[in-house]
Amino acid sequence: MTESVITLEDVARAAGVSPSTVSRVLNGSAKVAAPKHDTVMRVVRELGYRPNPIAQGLASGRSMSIGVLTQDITSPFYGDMLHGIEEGLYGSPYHPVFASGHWHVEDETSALHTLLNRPVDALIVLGGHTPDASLLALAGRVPVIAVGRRLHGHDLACLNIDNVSGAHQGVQHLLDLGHTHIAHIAGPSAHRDARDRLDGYRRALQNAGLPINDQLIVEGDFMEPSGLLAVETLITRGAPFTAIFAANDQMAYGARLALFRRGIRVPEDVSLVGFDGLPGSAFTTPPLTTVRQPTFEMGRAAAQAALNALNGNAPHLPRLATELVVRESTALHRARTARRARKTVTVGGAP
Amino acid sequence: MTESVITLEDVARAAGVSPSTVSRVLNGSAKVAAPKHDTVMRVVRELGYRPNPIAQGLASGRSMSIGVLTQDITSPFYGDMLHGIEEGLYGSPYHPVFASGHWHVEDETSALHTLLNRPVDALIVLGGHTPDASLLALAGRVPVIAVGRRLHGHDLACLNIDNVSGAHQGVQHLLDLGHTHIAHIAGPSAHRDARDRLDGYRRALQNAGLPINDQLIVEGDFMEPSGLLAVETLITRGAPFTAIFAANDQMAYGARLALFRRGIRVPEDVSLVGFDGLPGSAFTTPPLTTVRQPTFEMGRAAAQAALNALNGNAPHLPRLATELVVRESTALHRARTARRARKTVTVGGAP
DNA sequence: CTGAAAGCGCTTACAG
DNA sequence: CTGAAAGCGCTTACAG
Repeated sequence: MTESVITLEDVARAAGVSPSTVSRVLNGSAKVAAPKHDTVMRVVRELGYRPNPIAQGLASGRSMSIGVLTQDITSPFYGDMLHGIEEGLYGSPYHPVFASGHWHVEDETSALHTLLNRPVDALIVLGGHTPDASLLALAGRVPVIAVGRRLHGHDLACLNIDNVSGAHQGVQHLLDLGHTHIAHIAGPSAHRDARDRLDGYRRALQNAGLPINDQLIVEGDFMEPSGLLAVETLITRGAPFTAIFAANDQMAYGARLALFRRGIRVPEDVSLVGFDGLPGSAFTTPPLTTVRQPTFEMGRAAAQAALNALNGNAPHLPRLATELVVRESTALHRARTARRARKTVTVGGAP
Repeated sequence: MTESVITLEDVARAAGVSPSTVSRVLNGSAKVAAPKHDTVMRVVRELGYRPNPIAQGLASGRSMSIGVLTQDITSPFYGDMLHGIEEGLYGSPYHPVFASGHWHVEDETSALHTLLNRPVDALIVLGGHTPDASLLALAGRVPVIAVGRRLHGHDLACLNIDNVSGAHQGVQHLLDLGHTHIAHIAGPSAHRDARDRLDGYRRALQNAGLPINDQLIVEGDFMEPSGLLAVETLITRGAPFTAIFAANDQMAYGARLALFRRGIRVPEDVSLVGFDGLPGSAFTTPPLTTVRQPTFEMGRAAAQAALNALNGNAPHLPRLATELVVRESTALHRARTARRARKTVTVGGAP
């Protein structure tokens, strides 16, 4: 580890060329004679030279960093996306810089300013509530990629999963198991995603020719405690249900706990389906059936789109699909279980 | 939102002073006559001027960013610390820049280089396996704060909780409940924290005059699946136990699932204690009794120590303590439960 | 193909 | 107290 800082000039001197030439071979920004090219590379290696990104940034007007506006680095949901972004940027000269809005519009605005002010060369926005207009204005200055939120008039650079069909998938699974009284723990109605999932729930029921009972729909806030409260509300209301579709896994965890405290078994008494596919959902008791969002892939795709945009190409965001992950929190509706059990016995003969 | 970029010079021109003066009032680096000071401030406000950190960095030799070397931004454990770091830096002119080692020494080295290369003005290292020597060498160049790892000869800037006594706390809770056959799912022995917790487990048993049965100790890797496997191993070995102390919550989740699959009830048949106090542990079924680490506070303290060091003061890291959080995964050992139940009946009279 | 020069937007001795 | 000037370490037209 050489501790003294080596500059472009040191390299130039040692290689017997001008700083301009060194810069050119390093950036490949112009043809350099092969022999010179080689000595420069050799000297760079010998001296262990690493360009100073700050100086590069100032001179070139680029900071080599990509801002990521997230809500919460602690969240398992966003965390996975951040991981995907890191992965997507790996090997590129760009480095992600994160700033969190903590679900508060003011924090989000301040985080956005911090990022722009660094400055960043591109911006990846994960959800949040910054007004479309602000983001669109930014998009004129710097490439903006939006994930999990819509940006009217900027469709090319938005990555969204289909929440309606994702929710439909989850509810359909319950319908296929014979459930007809399916409750829904919705996300906050201010959330587009939450509204879409509620919509998917409704459509699945309608397609199955089932009525929609508003008594079976409770709004939560995407956090665990609200899932717990939702189940309490449901039970208080008294409308019978044999299955719950929660708009995200965290609320499903809360619901699971409420059921547990009441001695209501999952899935024997009530089937439970979540949404998101958090890593932890594979280790709840029982492991949670959920509609997985490809969060890691979403992050990676966003990073690649940002890189594309930075290279002057179209961002190109893929269409990513949700996936139903069937685990152990869902089971056949009892009536059908009974029927099947009887049938099995009949077929199998004895006891 | 003014879109054109405003520079120091623009402000100077509009205020009728030199750029030097503007810089001085902004940084408070020298006395400036009150009237000039005021006009400058007014112009800054009117124009919405924000200094370019890149240029500041190049000129001052500081980048105004603090590098945070973490293992995994996805991890609930580290995530909380990162959140604390964000909080601790909030309001200061410094911004955190994260880089992840993903538990691989090579990734960690590369992440470290990326950070130093930006460069960063200070470094916060969360755990990891970068050799002491490398970190110590760095500490000569830039303030280094280490959290969750030791750095010989750099004690002032290391923040560690007492893992031995934390583990002791957890096991003591089980002992207090009357358990005498307590299994331990240890972390990887290459981990100092894991060894310390194992040590705390042993001491608690010894202090209670209980033998240490190696058959009751299984090594995991701090991830959920290893907790599951550990329980299987324990059951296969056949040594009876009525309680488990897991070296972290994630392994406790895995253990819980293994128990669940076997139809072994928690806490009726087996009590379970974790370590870390992850947010999710309040919503497992049953909610997990655990030894909480003050992760958020640790992150915040590290950030403040970095800020202190940057201001030329001693880092000053507080001594943070673990805390036993008793929830519902632990219960009196059955023999005592029975005795107490009898007693209760006796005292209370009728059935 | 390559060097000398200007410039990115600041900070900070250096004079006064 | 304050301005003119140099300089941070690069990049990039501009000439040749």
